[in-house]
Amino acid sequence: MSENILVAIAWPYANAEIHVGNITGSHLPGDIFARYHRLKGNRVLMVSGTDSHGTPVTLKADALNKPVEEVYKEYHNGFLDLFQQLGITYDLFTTTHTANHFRVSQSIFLALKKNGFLYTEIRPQWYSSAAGRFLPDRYIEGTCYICGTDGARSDQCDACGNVLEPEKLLNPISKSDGSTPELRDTEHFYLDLSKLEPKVADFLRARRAYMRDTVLGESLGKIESEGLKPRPITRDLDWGIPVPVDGWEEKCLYVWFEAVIGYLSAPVEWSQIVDQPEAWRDWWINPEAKAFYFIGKDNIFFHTALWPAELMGAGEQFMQIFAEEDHQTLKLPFDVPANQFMNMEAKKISGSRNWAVWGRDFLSRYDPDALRYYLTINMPENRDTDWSWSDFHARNNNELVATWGNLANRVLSLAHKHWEGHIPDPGELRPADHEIIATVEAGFESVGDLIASVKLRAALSEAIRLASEANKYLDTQAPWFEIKTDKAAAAKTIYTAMRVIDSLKVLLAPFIPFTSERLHAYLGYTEPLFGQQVVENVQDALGEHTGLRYLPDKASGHWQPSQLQPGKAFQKPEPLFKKLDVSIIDEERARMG
RNA sequence: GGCGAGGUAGCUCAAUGGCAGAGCAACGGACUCAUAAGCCGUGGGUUGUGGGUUCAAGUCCCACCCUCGCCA
Repeated sequence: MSENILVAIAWPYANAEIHVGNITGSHLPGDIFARYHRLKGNRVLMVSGTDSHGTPVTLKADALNKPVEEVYKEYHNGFLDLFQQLGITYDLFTTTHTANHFRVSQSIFLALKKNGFLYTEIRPQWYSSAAGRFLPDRYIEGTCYICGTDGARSDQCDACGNVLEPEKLLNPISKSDGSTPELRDTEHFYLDLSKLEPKVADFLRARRAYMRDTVLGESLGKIESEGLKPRPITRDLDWGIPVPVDGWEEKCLYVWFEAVIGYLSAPVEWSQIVDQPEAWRDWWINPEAKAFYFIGKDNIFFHTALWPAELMGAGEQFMQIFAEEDHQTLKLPFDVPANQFMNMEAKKISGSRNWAVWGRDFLSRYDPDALRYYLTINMPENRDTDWSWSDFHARNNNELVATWGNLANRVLSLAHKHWEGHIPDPGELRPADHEIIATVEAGFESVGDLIASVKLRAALSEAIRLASEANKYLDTQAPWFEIKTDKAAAAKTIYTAMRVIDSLKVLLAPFIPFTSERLHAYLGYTEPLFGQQVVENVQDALGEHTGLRYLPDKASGHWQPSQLQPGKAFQKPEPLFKKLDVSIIDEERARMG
């Protein structure tokens, strides 16, 4: 039975490039999960986009002396380039700056308002008359009123660790231009999360059995011990989504509130693009659909508490406002398999200090599957992990090249040489042949179950272990010896090995799709395993934006064992992976910092 | 500061309260199809620290230390 699966991935913010920590945190696990489910025959919709609004983007634009729209688009287009190169197969990667997202977000806001979950309040906030705008708390620095240390942010003092009340900060200055801000009263809408707290807690309790402890602790654990407090959802800003209330046109929806709504608006936009305007409902209204959210640990609370609160608070009113339909509610997240963080050579990743490996820079020197392999086998699923260049080098050479790449290469080379480029006819298989075939084919269940439960590093380890089993089988049978003494026996061994490799190719395809695709072609298949990625322009009332799409039309891969046909022609193989020289370790370390 | 998660072999990680394991690195061996890759074998531990519960604790309880995240 085909399932509908929404793969929702964290929206990267438009003021920095994407580094390996971001990739292993959300984009890559989501892509592996999506590719697996597509191979299984499930209906996958994988979405994300650029989080384009908010003060940090406008400040970046000021610093670069460029229009804010141009700045967000530069980062956005860089993201699209990276995802294409790395094979992150978004059905749609869009942006929050679309007319569609504005409409969906405003509908959620209005539904919450109508249901009585919003109220307004006037509070003082730091205003920069030099910049002519209110500034976010973290852009104000001054003297901590608790410990007296200079350089404290207005919302938090790093020196004494206390959370501060921003308006009490002493000697405030603006971090962006050094000017002195003043306090001004301003009115904002608040989401009354305390009213929604029981529903959110129930939502999490219902998922206790399978959500990660790291995720439950950060969400349910904190709600039970600290509760949920109301939170402002509007800002004094001109770059963002206007508050859809008369007299509030000069204010915008707060980024944290509207960016998550992208998980809903992107499917709506995708439906319009593929010309099936109602298709998004198969994931968002259909009670059988499941939604998985791939994010980093810093985002857990937004996705496990605030976003469900928005959805539950909007209730049936959303579909009333958006589509004039009664009694329809939106699907809540099924699971939020958040990852921890990846460090870099034992220190925290820091973009501003260039202590990072940037995705596009890496891909200018190495292949995408080498990155996907290392980031998966070292994925921070349960705790923080560390990227080290020597570990990258070792794992690439010992595991990817030696165990798997060499297995494929040695078998196909031997077969091509002695059977003139045709798959040997094995006749009747021997018990040992059946045994290795059964061992590897069991991987369709074991590896598949691990991916489905989002234990991706264990899933990849299992697939590599099966490749290692195939190496053991080969050494036991020694077909290079059989060829000299009993070519019929050698044909059985080589056929078996090729069939095993054909299956392993599929088991590994969600993780390392580029090399699986190449091996697939070497084995004589003419239709690709996966579909194509394309960048398209989309026009709307706000102008033009680019989107990355996945076209599944020609995909022929299936999550099932090889049915390799004897006698079929296949190609002479080239090595799937590059062995890396030990010198890259020092070269790459020198490049950082 | 409050809350949350983590700390296991040199490295990276596993272990429903039931004999602490795997891969890599190190060391030894036989083989040659393969990118000198693969295969067989060996050594390696005060499970962050100190208490407690239990026939039995990496696992449960208490205190503390360290790392990371959040403070909505």
